Amino acid sequence: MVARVTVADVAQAAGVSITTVSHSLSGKGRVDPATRKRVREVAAELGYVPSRAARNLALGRSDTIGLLLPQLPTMSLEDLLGFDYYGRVAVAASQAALHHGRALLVLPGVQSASQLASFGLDGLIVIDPIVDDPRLALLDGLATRTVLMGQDPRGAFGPAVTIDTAGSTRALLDHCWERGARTIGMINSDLPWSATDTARDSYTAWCAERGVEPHLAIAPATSVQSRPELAQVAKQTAIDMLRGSDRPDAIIGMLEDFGRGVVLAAREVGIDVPGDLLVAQDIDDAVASAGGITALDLNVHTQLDIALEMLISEEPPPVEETRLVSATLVPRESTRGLAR
Amino acid sequence: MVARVTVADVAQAAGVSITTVSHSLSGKGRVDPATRKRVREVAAELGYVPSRAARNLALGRSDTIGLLLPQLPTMSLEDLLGFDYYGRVAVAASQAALHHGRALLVLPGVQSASQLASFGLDGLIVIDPIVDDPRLALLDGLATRTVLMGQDPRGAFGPAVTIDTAGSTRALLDHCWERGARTIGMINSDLPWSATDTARDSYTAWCAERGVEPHLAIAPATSVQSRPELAQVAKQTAIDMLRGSDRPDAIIGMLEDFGRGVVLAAREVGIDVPGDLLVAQDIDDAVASAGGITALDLNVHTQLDIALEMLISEEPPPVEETRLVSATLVPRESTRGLAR
DNA sequence: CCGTGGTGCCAAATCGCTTTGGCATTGGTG
DNA sequence: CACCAATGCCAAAGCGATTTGGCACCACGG
Repeated sequence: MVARVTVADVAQAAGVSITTVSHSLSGKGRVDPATRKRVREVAAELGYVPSRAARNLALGRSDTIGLLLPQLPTMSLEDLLGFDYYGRVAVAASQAALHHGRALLVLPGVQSASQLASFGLDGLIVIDPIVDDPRLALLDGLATRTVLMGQDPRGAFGPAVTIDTAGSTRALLDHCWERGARTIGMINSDLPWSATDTARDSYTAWCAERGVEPHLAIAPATSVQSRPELAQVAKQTAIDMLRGSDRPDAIIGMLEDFGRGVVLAAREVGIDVPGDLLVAQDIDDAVASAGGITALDLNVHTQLDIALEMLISEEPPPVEETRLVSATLVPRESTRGLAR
Repeated sequence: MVARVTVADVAQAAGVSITTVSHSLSGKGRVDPATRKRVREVAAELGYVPSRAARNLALGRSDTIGLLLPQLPTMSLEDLLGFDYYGRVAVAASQAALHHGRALLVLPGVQSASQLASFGLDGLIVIDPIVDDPRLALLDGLATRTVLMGQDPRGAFGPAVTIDTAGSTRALLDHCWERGARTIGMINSDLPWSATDTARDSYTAWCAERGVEPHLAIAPATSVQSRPELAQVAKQTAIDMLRGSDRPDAIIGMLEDFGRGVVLAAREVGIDVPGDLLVAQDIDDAVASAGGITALDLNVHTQLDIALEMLISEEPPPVEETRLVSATLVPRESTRGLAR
């Protein structure tokens, strides 16, 4: 085992005090440039690297960003990470943090503000608050700078970065419309995001504007424990919709794998995609891509880059600052066009 | 901001010394059970949560597990995380760590052993060492307990958990054989894992046993910067193989998305899968799943569960302990069977 | 020649926790 | 009754950094 090299070691080797070492390395105090140079050389030679723990304790910082994933009542954190979207969020957050020289800490379930404070985080990213999210209450007294990623059910509570859900939903609907669909159904989830409601509202508003009848169905995603089941619940819901009278000529799925579920449903019912039915999905991922399903790329990386910038910038972002990121529509086979 | 509650606060409130508070909470020293109970109550009431930084400094532990991703010469860490497999590894590592009450730190590029030591990690998971991996040298003097995940090019260097590559490869080959293939090609990568070589060797050995001619091609994955290109390079390589004389009636791809690349190649060349050609892939993921491609589930979660157990167990695992995890074959449409 | 201001350096306090070693007090034993 | 061991508690010394406040020393101007 390599004995840890401390400031004291460097100080002794360089023949100066601990203070001077610290000042030399940080560039802070008054130190003769020559001394400074020498101390730095000695430190480098000894392979000195400051201890994180000590530094954290002294400074109250940690060069670490925390990621607080949603805590759904119906699903464990571990299960949640099994979802493609959250997995990608975690990865993108790591990348963004690394990019800024910070490490990323995927936080375990958090109970109290003080527990959260105990990590000594530089910044905190809170993902997708749900309605009445207990996590939001924790943040109130927290000194840690925080950015919300996702739509805040309470309105503009604090700095946030989020997808323009209303706009994105419309983009999806417009796309189907352009490809010839006139009766567009929506399969929404029952997850308690406020974005769920926003999507629903934009949908009904859009339908009203176009003067078409909305076909809204809710797939019970809260009953789902793991990802593979998502497509199944969507499929069931879609089958009902497709077998109903006045079946839509396009369906958009508002959750991961819902598009695939619709495609499976169509196959079962004997409806051709995209000949008889256009299918699109709210969240793009590898499955949608491989399945040729049109979807929205939520630009997770962009969102997290912005989040990190807000966390790290000198000036704390104003409380009411919400940065909107627009989703990118990725057209694929599933909305190529109706047969007639 | 909530003022931090410290041991001193609890001590004062409970009318005891700091030592007694610490002992009461940790259950370590000699403390009257009644006192212990009272201190605990007071602590709970005050919402006391020990400071991580202070605790880390005093104990030299951090309740944090580090994840050291491979550092390929041709690709940045961030790009690497864009690969489905490594993304899943990162997520599974988080989950496993959370499961044991630890946090997971995705480490930035690491230069020196002392830098690595500075994190004060409880344990370190080193992923997929490459041949002549500079990271391995760093580990030699490191006090942090380490587990390797992936095949060690140097042999049994230290505790490791890895997929039984030789066995898995054979399982894949046997599966195609059972489904009627007699000339099975392999598209391997040129990534400098030693598992790459192991796969190749098992392949040629298997072919020799069966008395069939090997068809081995190398797709230049080192030239790839990001995931979408993987399928492309595999496709090119597969096209050459399919257009060659004596074309194989099955092809197994030994890297993420290689199976999909082969399917695309077959489509381009006008060969039906699985009627004229069976396709299987070494690593299962959502794309393979959605594309109906038979693949090996590498049981990433199992691997990381084992890795964490090795890191956390009382007894440090013996240096030469290598835990083999076998991959699970997931048969899908792409190997249903040849037409004749 | 003395006061003034700037410069280079350092001793010691601090962050919040763990842990060692020792000091009373108690109860049991010879 | 004196002695010993066990018990309950605490003061203080760490962990390894940062930072405050102050001490010499020097040069300069009055």
